[in-house]
Amino acid sequence: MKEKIKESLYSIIIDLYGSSEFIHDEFEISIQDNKEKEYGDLASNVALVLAKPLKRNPREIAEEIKIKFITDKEIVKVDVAGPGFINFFLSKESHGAILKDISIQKNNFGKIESNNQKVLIEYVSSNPTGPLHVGHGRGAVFGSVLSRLLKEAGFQVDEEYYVNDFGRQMNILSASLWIRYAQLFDKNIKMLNNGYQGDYLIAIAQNLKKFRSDELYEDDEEIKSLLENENEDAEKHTDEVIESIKSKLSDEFSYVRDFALREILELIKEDLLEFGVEHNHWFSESALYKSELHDLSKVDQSIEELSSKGFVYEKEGAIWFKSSELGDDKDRVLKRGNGEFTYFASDVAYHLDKYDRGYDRIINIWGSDHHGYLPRVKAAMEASKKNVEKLEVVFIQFANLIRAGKKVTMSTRSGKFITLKELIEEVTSEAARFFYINRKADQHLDFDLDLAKEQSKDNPLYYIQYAHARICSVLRKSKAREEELNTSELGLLDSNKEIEIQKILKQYPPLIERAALASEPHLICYYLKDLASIFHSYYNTEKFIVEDQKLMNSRLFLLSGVKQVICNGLTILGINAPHEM
RNA sequence: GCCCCGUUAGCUCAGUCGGAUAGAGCGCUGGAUUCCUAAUCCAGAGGCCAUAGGUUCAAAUCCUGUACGGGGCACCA
Repeated sequence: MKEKIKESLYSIIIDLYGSSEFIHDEFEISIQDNKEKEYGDLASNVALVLAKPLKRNPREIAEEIKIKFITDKEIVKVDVAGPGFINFFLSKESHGAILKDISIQKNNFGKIESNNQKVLIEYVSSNPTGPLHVGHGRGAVFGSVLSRLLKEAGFQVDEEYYVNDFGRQMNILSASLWIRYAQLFDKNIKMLNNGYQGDYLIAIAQNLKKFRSDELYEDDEEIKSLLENENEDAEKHTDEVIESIKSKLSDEFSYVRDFALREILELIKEDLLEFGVEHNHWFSESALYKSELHDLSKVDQSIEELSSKGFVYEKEGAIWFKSSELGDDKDRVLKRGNGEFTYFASDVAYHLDKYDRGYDRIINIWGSDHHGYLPRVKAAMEASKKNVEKLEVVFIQFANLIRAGKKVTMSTRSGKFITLKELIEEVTSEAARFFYINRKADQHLDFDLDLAKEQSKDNPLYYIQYAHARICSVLRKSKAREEELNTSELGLLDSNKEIEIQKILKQYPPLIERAALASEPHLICYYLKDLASIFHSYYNTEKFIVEDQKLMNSRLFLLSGVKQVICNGLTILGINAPHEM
């Protein structure tokens, strides 16, 4: 309908003012939906835009255009109002077209045809040193919903988890696991202070014992006393412990590490699956350091790449990247003085690898505390002559959990954080998803645990699901068959509420497109709340199961459309639309 | 010090490409149920869109300054 009006307006304007130089192919006519019904259904500001170049009064221009505009069965009236808006009034029947679209397209209503673009979304990527906690929840849901949304919008999406299975933290994890394992044989062994304290490692140690019995343990006074005697320098002490365990276990140390990694990834995958999050790619950081035969590893290659472009130098024994020349605050170390690569070096290689895989869009979901990290990654891509535009990073703000009106405090250091699993068990996976995605990503979020569990209209998810269940109930009671609902009498849907519902349904496809392009899935939540709200209101003013068959038919057809759109929206959020509650 | 993000009703927040009289929920006040799920609905009160300029026919929306709040600035990951 908007397109149709645009075309008409365009030809009228060419006709009237075509000789003017500023009317050309790029001239954009915008048509907006009207909020106030007295202004009609749609409006164009074209006369206001033309006023300046034509040096004429906008109302006069609007009047000229209005006279030329030919009304028909759908557009029944054209009017000029305010400073020079041209308002269009649609016939009552014309609103019903959307219901027919929905009934034909069903689950595909809102879906956009494939655009043949490939997009990579990397998210969660939590360190594989322990189970996911609530801090990871928001990013997990965001990535998951954005993936679904982009698929809906015609993209081909890969969802990737980057596993940081390289470097010092893996050694700390291995040492922590081994100590837990050793404690199964000797309770007097002290846990490493800087180690991973969580109970999950005790469970994993018990598994390790099942596989290897006591093969990896023998009484060792040296390690025991080392653990007893903490050094003032905690970091140094940690390294000493790692070294002594490493030399004790020699080749078996990597077995312990792989065991820990495998078990923890298993935990993470289980939790994610429970949360409706499923990555189809798992990318290992350590793979970036493997080299085949005489080839360089990916990390070496990427440093080589930066070097060949003249962005690498050596200073004080370390290898640096000249990121300051490409928009970063300062230069960054790629390889430390002690010969170890930095995390950044991995990330350069990782991102170059993402580019090599031929994606049209590369999206990273990062915690907002990483925002200072982006300039150096972009600098590295720019230095490697990659198209930096392709790389998008969405920063996710922290979420506070609120219980009984108070912030739930957590501290990572003591290991006393609430795990994602516990959150899901408390409020259900669906409520957790909804509450996490209900807010713009870059805004702080207060997650009200009590509200998420509440079964009333105050809980927005409940409210939306209830609308769906209510419609299902009406359709059941009416004994109507949805597929047989007649589409010929839609002019009967002429009350204010009925027309408003149809207008809101019409907004769904453009909403999906906008949410996808702007990476703003929270818009779906707000839309669904609006749709549920107008439905509940309608429900209280009108009866649907009535004597008049044609009227009943039309109203049920409308409800069926609402039901379908709620279902489609909830599906993108990864939430079930219940048939009864 | 530098860099991000924010500031909209008492509270929590939406606000599309800049459009006509700025929206919702909670809370507050008052109402609706012989009837398809009251797990709901209706009505009322409540606003200097932080602040000062600028751009524009038109600014909560775009630009600049200021104030306040949150976060970030490693040879950590």
